[in-house]
Amino acid sequence: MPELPEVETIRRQLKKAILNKKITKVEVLSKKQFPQNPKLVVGKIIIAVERRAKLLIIKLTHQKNLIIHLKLSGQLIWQSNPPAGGQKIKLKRVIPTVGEFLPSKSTRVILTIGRGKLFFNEMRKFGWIKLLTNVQLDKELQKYGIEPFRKDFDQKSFAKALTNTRRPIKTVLLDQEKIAGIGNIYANESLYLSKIHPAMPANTLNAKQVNGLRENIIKVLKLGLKYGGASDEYYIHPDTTRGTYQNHFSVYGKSGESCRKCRSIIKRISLGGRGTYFCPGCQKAE
DNA sequence: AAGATTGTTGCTTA
DNA sequence: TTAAGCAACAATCT
Repeated sequence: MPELPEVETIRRQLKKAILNKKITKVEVLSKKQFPQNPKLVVGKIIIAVERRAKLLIIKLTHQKNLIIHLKLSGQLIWQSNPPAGGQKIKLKRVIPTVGEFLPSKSTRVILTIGRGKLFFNEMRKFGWIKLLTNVQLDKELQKYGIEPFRKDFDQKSFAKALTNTRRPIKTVLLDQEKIAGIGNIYANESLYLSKIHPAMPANTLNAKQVNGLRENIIKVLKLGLKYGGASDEYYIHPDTTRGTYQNHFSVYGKSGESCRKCRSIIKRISLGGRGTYFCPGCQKAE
């Protein structure tokens, strides 16, 4: 699933492809994924490509912003030289859930930008693209918590985010209003590195654990970025290549395998209704 | 074939 | 009053 490193990787690639280009056509194949009037975007020029939390923000002229949430299975695929006319685009390689041609059965929106086309695919129809004014965008972004790569993600602010809640630390890490951009993969991996049991109530972590976890969150997110994100399931880059962080997981999706540090068997439990992976040997509940 | 899975929202419960 | 728990969403896999 696209989390901070995955969305950031897409942002960097996409920026190179579409910055300063004009949107000339918007094709909405699934209204739920693009509820607003697509005509409001046509003719606008892309002046910035930004990210906040797991949101991709495409800033346009006339104070308009396209906000994209990829949710569980969203993909953004860029084709710089699509064939003229309406025929399907044949891809160089077969991509899982996409197949060999674009648009595919999971394509929900197609943006024509300059000479290229940007395909928004989302198999499950949870993801969306919204059009917001600058004022609406500011308001929307306010509800998100600390951005892990910013300087203000320090020990003090992180400790504050963890007080006053007895929820499991793993659940709090996934709470976008507390910390922005962490999903299931990076929550599990950062807790493993920190030797903290995922079910520990957040307000029972001591200062050393809080700071260790903070440092390891930054560490795993940077590692994810280094490998171009985790193409564990549906995530791919705009150029259709895959990230490789999935080859470096310590616990995520590894129940039944042995821990690389202590040889204990990785366990899977459910917290907040979500799959949670940890090493019972390394991650003790105190 | 019913149930689990997944991130987020919005409703219900405590 | 507010935190916490959970159904719902869509599609796929088991």
